[in-house]
This record gives sequence, C-alpha cells and structure tokens, in this order.
Amino acid sequence: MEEKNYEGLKLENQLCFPLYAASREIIKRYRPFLDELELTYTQYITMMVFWQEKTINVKDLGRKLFLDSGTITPVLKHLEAKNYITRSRSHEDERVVIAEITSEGEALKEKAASVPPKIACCIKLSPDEAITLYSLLYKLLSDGCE
Amino acid sequence: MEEKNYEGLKLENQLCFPLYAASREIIKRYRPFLDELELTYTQYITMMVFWQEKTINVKDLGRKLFLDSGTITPVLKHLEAKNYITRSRSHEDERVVIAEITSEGEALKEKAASVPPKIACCIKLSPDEAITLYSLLYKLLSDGCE
DNA sequence: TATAATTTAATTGTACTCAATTTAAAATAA
DNA sequence: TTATTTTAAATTGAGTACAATTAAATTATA
Repeated sequence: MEEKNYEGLKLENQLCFPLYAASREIIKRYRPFLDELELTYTQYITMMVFWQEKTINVKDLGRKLFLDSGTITPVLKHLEAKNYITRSRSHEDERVVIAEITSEGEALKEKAASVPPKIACCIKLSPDEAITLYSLLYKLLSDGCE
Repeated sequence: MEEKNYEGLKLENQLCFPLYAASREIIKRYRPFLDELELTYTQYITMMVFWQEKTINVKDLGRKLFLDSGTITPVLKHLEAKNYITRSRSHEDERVVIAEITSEGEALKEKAASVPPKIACCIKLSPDEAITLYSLLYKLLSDGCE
C-alpha cells in the first residue's frame, strides 16, 4: 500500500500562495497614493498604457494587461466617466473599439508621476533583488502551461 | 523649470504589475485541476489551512491567508454549504467564530494531493529559481510600509 | 460598578476577475 | 454570391477583494 505524500498541500510549500498574497499586499500599499488620484490599481495601470500609447483598442489593451474584455470594458467605462479617455468604434472594422486618452487624462500624468517614487520607499528590496524578482516574474508570465 | 521624470510610470518599469499579472496567470493554470475538485483557488488555499489545522477561527485564518472577514466569511459559507467545514461560535468568547473541518473535508485531501505535482509541471522555473522567488515574495510580505 | 474603548465577525457597497454566452461584424469557404 | 466560420466587445453570473460600517461581546478604566 502506497503512503500518500501531502507535503505539497502545505501552505508553506506553495509558490503561488505568496505570489497571490504579495500581489494583493503591494497593491494595498498603493491605495493611499492612488486615493489622491481617485483611481483603483486596475484603473492606474490602464492609464499607464494610455500615457504611453495615447490610443489603443480593447484587444491590444487586454494583451498588455493580461485581462479580457469582461474586465476591461467596465474599467474603460469608469475612465470614460471620469473623462480621462474616450471610446469609439473603428471605422475600418466596426467590431473594434478604440479608446483614446483625453487632455484631462494627459494632465493626470503630472499628479501620477509622484506615485512610483513613493511606492519605491514601501518596497524594501535591494536593486539587485528587485531585478531578480522582476525577471523571475516575467519568466513565469512568458512560458505558459505547455 | 524642472523637467519631470515619467520613467516610473511606464508599465515595463513596474515591479507590482508583473507580480499582479503573474499571480492571476498562475491561478488560471490551477483552474482545470481545481475544477475537478469543484473548488475556487481561494477555497483551495482555505482548505489547505484546514488540512493542517483541523480547527481555526476567522481572525487566525485571515492572518494566515492575508484576507479579512469580508472575504473569508463568504468563502467559509461556501465551504460549509459543500459540507467540508462547520462553523460555530466559541463558548469562551461569543465574538469568535470557530471553523472545523469535517470528515468530507478530510476526504477531499486525498483528491487534492494530485494538484501540486500537476501544477509543478506548469511552472517552468528551476528549483533554484523557485527558491529565490519564494524567498523574495516572503520578503515582500514580511516588511510592510514603515 | 458603570461607562468607554476595543475586539471579532458579519454586513454593505463598489469594483474587479473571469468563464461562458451573446451579438454584430468581418473574413473565409463552398 | 451565399453560407460558414472566425473575431471583437459586451454581457451575464458567480466569486472574490476590500474599505467602511454595524452589532455584539469583552476588556479596560474612571
């Protein structure tokens, strides 16, 4: 009779659990700073894309943020309600919705620029550790489940 | 006039974003395996605690999982509905709710034991990389925003 | 002891997150 | 062309997450 191995079911032996917990904990540290901008974390990283791209469609935005239209559509509607972006159908392909940053959205970048330095102080990793973590996370993101 | 530095607002310069994205991506890889157990990821890690502890109150469970009662209460209600745990008030302190695993909950451990080895195959990190990632994540979790 | 402060869960309300479905438009095949 | 398939967003529904509030029980303090 085989004796089953339950070590893999212990919380302290999980890799995904601290990933999940740390993600939420760090996002929580953003909150006081994002509250000043009246943005959620998801809205904040969405705006980051617009500050770089000016214009993007839902599909490409989803690929960048690892989110699907079910999540993105309401986020874009919130940002549109705040007048940070506009949404319209593409003339070339009516299926495609193109979102574009407004001047108010551009202006928000000014205030948002103060967030990254403040967050940096909250994350007690050395530059080397941060680089290592960064590359390991992108390694996880790049190679999917075969 | 100062020229503002916007490098910190670029998505590729974020540490939190890949953390957030990788967390969700890895949890997605659990789904086909957890579907067989009819558990969500949150319910799964909650059951992990019960497989180790047998009995725990909401507060201690929250400390272990980095979740508050607003999240935990409905999760425990779901697990109770599936007959994997019971919930009752402590006699010593009526404020405290104690949850306890049932024999059905214990039995689920058998099926769940197959999940960790399957997930291990989906995560393409070397043992060294996994250990490094693990310790960096716990480092993030341990030291809060001063 | 009576009151105030604290603690524990639950509740409420907002916002994600995602699988699955739907709808409309476009691309491809018959 | 006409029919089929594919694609892009939106919608729907279930389940978190979490801040803020509430209610009840406990503890501390005047």
